[in-house]
Order: sequence, then C-alpha cells, then structure tokens
Amino acid sequence: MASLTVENYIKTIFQVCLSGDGQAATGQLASALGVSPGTVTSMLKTLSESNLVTYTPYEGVRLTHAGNALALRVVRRHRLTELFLVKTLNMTWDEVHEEAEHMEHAVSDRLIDRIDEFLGRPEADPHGDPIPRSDGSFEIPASRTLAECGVGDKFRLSRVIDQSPEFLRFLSNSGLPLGTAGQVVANRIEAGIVTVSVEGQETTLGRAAAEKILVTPGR
Amino acid sequence: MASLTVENYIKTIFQVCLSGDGQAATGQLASALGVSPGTVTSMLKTLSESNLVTYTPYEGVRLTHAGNALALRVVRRHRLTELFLVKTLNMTWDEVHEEAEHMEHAVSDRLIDRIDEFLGRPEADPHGDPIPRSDGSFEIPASRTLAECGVGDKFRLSRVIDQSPEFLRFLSNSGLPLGTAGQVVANRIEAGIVTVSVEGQETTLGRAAAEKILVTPGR
DNA sequence: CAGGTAAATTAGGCTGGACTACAATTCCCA
DNA sequence: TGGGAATTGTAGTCCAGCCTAATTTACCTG
Ligand SMILES: [Mn+2]
Ligand SMILES: [Mn+2]
Ligand SMILES: [Mn+2]
Ligand SMILES: [Mn+2]
Repeated sequence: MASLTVENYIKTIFQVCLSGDGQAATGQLASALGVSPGTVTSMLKTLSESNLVTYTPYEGVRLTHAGNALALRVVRRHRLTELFLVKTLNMTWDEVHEEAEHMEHAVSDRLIDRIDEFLGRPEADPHGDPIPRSDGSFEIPASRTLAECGVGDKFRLSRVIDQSPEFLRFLSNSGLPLGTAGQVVANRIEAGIVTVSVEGQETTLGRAAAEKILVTPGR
Repeated sequence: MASLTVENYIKTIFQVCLSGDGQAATGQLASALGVSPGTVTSMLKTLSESNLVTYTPYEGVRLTHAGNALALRVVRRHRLTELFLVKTLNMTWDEVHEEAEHMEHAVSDRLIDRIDEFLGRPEADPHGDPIPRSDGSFEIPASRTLAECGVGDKFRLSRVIDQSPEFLRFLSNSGLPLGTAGQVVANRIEAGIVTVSVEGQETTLGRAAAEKILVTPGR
C-alpha cells in the first residue's frame, strides 16, 4: 500500500509531466509539494526503488507503468470525490478541491466505484478535468483556450485551468460556470482583451484569464 | 492539528472509558489499536504533554476536557460519515464502518456540518450509536438489552453493540434491521434463548446475541 | 507476608519523511 | 569558452511512531 506521501508525490509527478515535456524536475516537485529540493531527491530514490518512477539525476523523473496506474487511481479518487460532493451536498467548484485533496487518500477504490456508478459514470469533474476510468483508461478531450478563439466563434466552456478559488468564484460571478455556451465578439491581442457574449450579456476578460479557460466548439 | 494517530488514540481511549470504569488501561488500548504495550505507554506521555489526557502510570488514563472534545469531534465525523454513505449510496450497515474509519480523519468539520444539515441533523448512526452535536453536546439514550426484556415486552431495536459485519448481516438476514418493532415471546435463561416475534414471524436468538442488541420500549 | 505472575514501563533501535548546510553539476551568457 | 548563478544532490540531523527485550510494579494466592 502506498502511503499518503507517496500518493501525493506520484500524483504531482503525473501532473507536472502532463503539463510539460513529459518529465518532472526536482525543483518543480519541491515547490508543488511544499518541501525542500533535498527531500524530493531522496524520495525520488525511494520511488525509483519501488519501481514507480525512472529517475535520472540532474535530468528528471518520469512515471513507470505502475506509477502511471497509481497516479490515475489517485486522480480518479480525487475527481470523483469532487463531483460527488457537488452533486450530493451542492458544494461549489471552488470549495471541493481542498476537501478532495484529503479524501483522495481515505476512500477505497470500492467506494469510489460505487460513487462512479451513482453519478452515472461521468466523464469530467466539476472543473472539466477528465476522470480516469476504473479500467485505467484516460482520455483528454480536445479543446483550445478561449484566447485562441477568433471573433464570431461559438464555444462551450469545457474546462478551467486556473482552479484557484478566487478565479473560480470570479467565473461563477461573471455568469461563466462550466458548460456555458457563448460567442466571441472581440479578441484584441494588442489590447490583451477577449470579449464574449453569453445569453445576450457581454463580458470582457483579460488575455491571461482567457488563456486559463478551455472551450470546445459550441452550438 | 492532531495527527491521524493521535485521533485514533483519543477515540479509542474515549470508547474504552465509556464501556468501562471511566479509565483505560494500557493493555486495552494496545489490543484495540493493534500496537504493542510499550508503544502505548510512550504515546500516553505524548498525549499527556499535549494536555489531552491525564495519565497515571500503572493505573490508567482518562481524557481531559480538551481530549474529550477531540474524541467527540472524531466520533461525530465517523458516525455522520457512516450515515451519509448509507443514505446517499445505499451502502449497508455492515459495509460503512471500515470506510468511515479512514474518512473520519480526512473530512473537515465544515464538510461534516454540511453532511449533518443534509441529513437533517440525525441523532443516531446506522448502528444506532448517538451522534455528538457540533456544539459538543452528547447524550446516550436510555435502553436495555434484548436479553433483559421479559416475556410480552414490546420493543424497538434501537442500537447494536456487536458491530462485526457478520453479526450485522445476520441481523439483516433475520429480519431484524435497526428500528424493527417486535415483542418478546420467550426468554428462557436456563436454555440461554430469547425468542421474539416480528410481524408475525418468530425468531430465536442465543443469549449472547440478545445481549448485543439494545432496545427501547415499543409501540 | 512472601513469592509468583501478569501487566506496565523503560531502554534501545528502526524506518519514513522531513529539514539545513554544503558540495556538485548544469546552464547560460558575456 | 570560461565563469557565475541556479539547480540538484549529499551528508548529517530530527521527530513521530512503531518494535523487541529487559526490567519494574502491582496484584493475588498460598
Ligand atoms: Mn481538485
Ligand atoms: Mn477538479
Ligand atoms: Mn463504525
Ligand atoms: Mn457506527
């Protein structure tokens, strides 16, 4: 059984690898996990001996097949837990991450499978992040950022990259929850602004914000 | 913040004290927690220094006010979690204890309060154990064992002492879930047998089983 | 009331997971 | 292309929780 600490390392390596070049650097892990670089180095040796990662000093670390499977299980527990809390207790998408961060280590895979069934085998969590399936399969739906959209493009808000409670609340308060359908009415790179129309209501976002929002073609 | 280990010690001390003379002995804690007696002794010193218990070597340990408050919070989290799993996922009373045993350390008090509200501020968990309230109050409803009932007594099954999955499943399969109303039709001490009638159906239990079942006056 | 037994404590040791301080490596730019 | 800065790795230390073995205490019984 992997300890809570090991699960957190593996999940973090998974996420850093996904959002980069497929490798995780010691420093990235250290800051993501809130520990010192030396601590990461020694843990990487441990994980390597457990055959969860392949580690090349001064170069980086990547997950083995077993490590990837463990990461997917932890991510699955996290995301299904988040959705479960939203669906049953009406919690909001800015509240659930913190709770799931702890619960992901405490719920059994059996319980998670029941939650999965209860929720009707959902494909995405409250932030639009895809949910790994119990058989270990995992697909990332195609999408682009709102900033990449051209004027006139119709879209559906499918995923949020910046999951800080502040940004999520900003989106909710701006009438932009997950699933929102709308149309881009302006995208001025020089001005660093994207304006969208949602149900007749126009909202203007800064470019940085627009880059944190993923959309699929709408309507 | 109390660690998972500390929470487990405090909860166990609480339970051992309740089911005995108000004191917990080192050996009882060691076997309940599955650790060696020496380990318990050293932890008791730690807990004592944290002012969670008062510890008298060779005599026993009891909870301080702060220790009692912590124990009640852990028990509250455990029991509300159990009931939540039963109500939302239709889990059975023999399945939920194991899950709650882990989740009780992972769910925040804020989340538990929302679960409490969602469930309508229940007074008892799926096993009939009373749920401590968020203000720290805690009452144990009066009851007696089924074995203490006389012939003709009408009862309602209010709580189960032996919470092993096997016993709980036995009760379910015998048509004796929590809340069952019935009547004692025989109680032969010599034979070590108690017979009850539930909805016209008679069931005979051994004395040991009858002592593990608590009832309130029925009808 | 002495001695044996059961329970508890102490002593010493181990592992996982963290830190700091220092040394080595890599990278990047002048 | 050499040297300084940033990054990474190493060494040594600490603490929480656990263990076993040896010792001490308490209790009971003859
Ligand atoms: Mn999350
Ligand atoms: Mn999420
Ligand atoms: Mn339980
Ligand atoms: Mn219970």
